[in-house]
Amino acid sequence: MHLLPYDVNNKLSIIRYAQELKNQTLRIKCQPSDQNTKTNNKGSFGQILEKYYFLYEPNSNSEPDFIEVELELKSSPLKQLKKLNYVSKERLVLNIINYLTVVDEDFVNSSFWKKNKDLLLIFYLHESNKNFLDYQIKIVDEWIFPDIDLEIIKNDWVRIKQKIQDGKAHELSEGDTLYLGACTKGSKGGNLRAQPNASIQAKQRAYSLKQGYVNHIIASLTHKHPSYGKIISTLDVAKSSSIEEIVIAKFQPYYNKNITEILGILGISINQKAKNFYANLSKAILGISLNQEIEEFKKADIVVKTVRLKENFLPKEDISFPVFQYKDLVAEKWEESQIKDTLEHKFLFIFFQYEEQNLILKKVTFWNMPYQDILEVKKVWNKTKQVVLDGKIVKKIKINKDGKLTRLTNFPSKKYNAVAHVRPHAINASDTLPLPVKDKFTKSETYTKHCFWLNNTYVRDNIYKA
DNA sequence: GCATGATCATGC
DNA sequence: GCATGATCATGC
Repeated sequence: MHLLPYDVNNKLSIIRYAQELKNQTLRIKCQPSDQNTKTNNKGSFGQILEKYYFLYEPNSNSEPDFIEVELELKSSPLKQLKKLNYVSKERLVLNIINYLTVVDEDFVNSSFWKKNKDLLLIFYLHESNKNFLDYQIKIVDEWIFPDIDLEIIKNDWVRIKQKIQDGKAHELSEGDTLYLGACTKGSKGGNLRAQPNASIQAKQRAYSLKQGYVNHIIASLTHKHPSYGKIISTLDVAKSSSIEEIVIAKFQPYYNKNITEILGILGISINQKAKNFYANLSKAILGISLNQEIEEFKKADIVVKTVRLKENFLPKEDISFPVFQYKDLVAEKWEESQIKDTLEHKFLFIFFQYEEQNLILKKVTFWNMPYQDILEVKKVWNKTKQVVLDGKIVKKIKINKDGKLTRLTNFPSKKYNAVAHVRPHAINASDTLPLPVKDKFTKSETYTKHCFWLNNTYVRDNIYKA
């Protein structure tokens, strides 16, 4: 046993030693002489950090890395937005969930809590053109969960455990929970594990902190907090009810009232033409100032969607998602795909309905996509990928009466799948992105921007009606 | 009346 | 200039 440059029995000495890494790189601060420094694997940074800076062998123990002081070391990548403004590049992945044993745990003696109640976080700036040894280390600090966050995290942990207890480990989704998620872990998400109350094997998953929550940690540690407004302001409230219950209770008094009436009751006037009108209306109802972000929504990566229903309850429009890059789409695996990631978020739907000329608030509902439906979207994603790879986007071109051209495509339509479809989402037909394979019909190397859409019938039957 | 392709508008 | 929410147009 060689002498360590820090005292394993003294947490402060470990943190101080860690903080010497600030504004340095692994190449400068340690002398790795290992063949795995050549590979730029996801885990490489953490392994070299442990082995050549903290001088212990990387392990997968269920105990925290610095067991004497119960401190767990985690390193994680940042990306830079504007000057000096860092956000997390991804979720922070913690320990793997053992489906067989978690069902016998309580939160306080859970593997999650034992390992992660006190974190030593090392954030480095990820730059794709660099070797990981040359990443700049930007933030080194201890993180202990604030009590008010911890109530939500406990709640999340209980939800994850409950789903496993119900024999639904294979149906877990990050969208099930708010701050603490169950994210897939393992090569291509393909690793399978046994679960206690069902014979079907489940994908291996780990506890993880949502990207939005990690952004909150980063902002806290760097004192660069955006202006936040809280929905849950005291620990008492956090203990007695969930965020979802509180939000719904705040909206309920306005059900079946039209927008003018709601604004009247709130005693505010906001520009109804503004693009952020619905976001502002929601903030006003939740009691948050317009210039503030909703803290809990940001931390939980909640996606808010406003839907206007026609009088027959069918949403007037389908729901769009971000445009995809054709080249990225064909290169990605389903498990790491952009659309799966988006659909594993938690959503807040705000439903209005047209009555005469007025829009009436009908209801709000938190929702995340059930596992079976995510598998349906996988079919749509697969088909889309195949069409692009085959260079068979355009099926035929029609000439309209006015001489304009309409291109019929092979992309999966509403008829192809009951959950989602693929449609243009562009300024016009000449607003395009490069194709990985030239389209056989048009001979073009680009095509109009497209994205995935949720079918309005799906929204009506599975989100509004449900 | 709806599905599909196409386009508009606004805020950052 | 782009991302995103919103809307239009046409033909079946």
